[in-house]
Amino acid sequence: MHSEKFKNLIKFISRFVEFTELEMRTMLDCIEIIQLKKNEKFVNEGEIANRIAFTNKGYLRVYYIFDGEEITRDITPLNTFATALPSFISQIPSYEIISAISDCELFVIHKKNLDNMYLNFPKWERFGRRIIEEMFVESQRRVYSFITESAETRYKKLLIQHPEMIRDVPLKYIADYLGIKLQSLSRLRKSVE
Amino acid sequence: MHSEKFKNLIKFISRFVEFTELEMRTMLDCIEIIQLKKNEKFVNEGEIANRIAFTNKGYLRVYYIFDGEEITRDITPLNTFATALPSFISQIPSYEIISAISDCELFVIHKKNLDNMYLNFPKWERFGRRIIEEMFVESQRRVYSFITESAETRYKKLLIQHPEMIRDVPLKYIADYLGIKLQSLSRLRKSVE
DNA sequence: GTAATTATTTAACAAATGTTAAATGATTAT
DNA sequence: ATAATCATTTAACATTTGTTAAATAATTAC
Repeated sequence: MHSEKFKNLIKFISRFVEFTELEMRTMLDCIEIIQLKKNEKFVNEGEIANRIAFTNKGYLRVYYIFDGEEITRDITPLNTFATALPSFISQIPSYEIISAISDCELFVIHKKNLDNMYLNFPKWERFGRRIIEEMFVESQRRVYSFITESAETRYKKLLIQHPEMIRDVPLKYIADYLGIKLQSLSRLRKSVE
Repeated sequence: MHSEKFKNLIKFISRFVEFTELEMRTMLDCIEIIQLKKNEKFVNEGEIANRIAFTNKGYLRVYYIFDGEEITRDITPLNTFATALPSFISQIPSYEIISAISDCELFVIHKKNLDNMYLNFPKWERFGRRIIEEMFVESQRRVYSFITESAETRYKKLLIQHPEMIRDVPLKYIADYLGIKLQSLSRLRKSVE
């Protein structure tokens, strides 16, 4: 059985909706496992995102090109779903690029399989809704942190909530994520210790 | 028939999923229309949000108390859905407060009716997912604007995208929404003209 | 193992935004 | 109509963050 391999994914899913063995297996059967080397891309600019990934190992980052520069908009923690959502939803070319910060193992589901699951098992549609709800709430939390908190506070909170991220992810990405420049982050780190 | 009254709502919904007359009427039948006077609340602090509102007239704002001060986190444009989502999803007391900036007419759906719709008509579940997806994308756009844009740029873009909002909503709420102080907004407005 | 590349820090100065306080304008209640 | 309240602006100064440039540290490729 593959439940051991997919342990983290199953655990994640079960937090939202309870599935029967059959329902779960239907999903696991259409998963493709891919390994990405550091800096390899999961979604390229201009490409239509037709897959969604669960990060079983490693970190992904979502970035886009702004004024010729890469700006990291998001860093996915372990064991979360990631895709270039605007592209995935509307099937338009993606301006977001997703690439591996470290070597990654991804559990990948193709959009057409997902759409089938949605059609055949309404519970999966519910799961889709619930997971997006959670992503939305998290995104709002971030908006809220930009509105009320200083860069220093945002950094300190990230340090508490995802210490492993700060250990493993280059600071330039962390700085982008926090909405400040690398040098400002460096200054701020000194004052925080 | 009530389709005239609910014209904007129907138009909004039809952008996401196509419903039959019956499916649409099932939903419209459980709508409660409420009028809020300026400053009246739709969700109170500590209350469990069990309703979702479509803003047919007027603006709502979502705010919370931080350090004894009201901080406006969001201003809902006309013809959108609003609720205190973390509370609505998880049925926990809301830290977010929702109140009317101007006199409002809201089309309100109770959570239990919504849950019934989800159960009886899978298409509504799809609608729920699609609308949250859209809200998520919008929320991400905002995160992105905090990361890459100056307050001045954020203001200018708001001016272009929602000129009516800047006309109708007190600037202190706009300032919060943009993540800056009222005085900074004022200064910035002078330099923008 | 050494050179090349990439990551991080440091520092001086510039620009943006916050803070405090007050003045002016607009709206609302009586 | 007038006073009271609320909204917006202004200004001086403080703090935070950005910018440019360089130094140091760590990692990677050969």
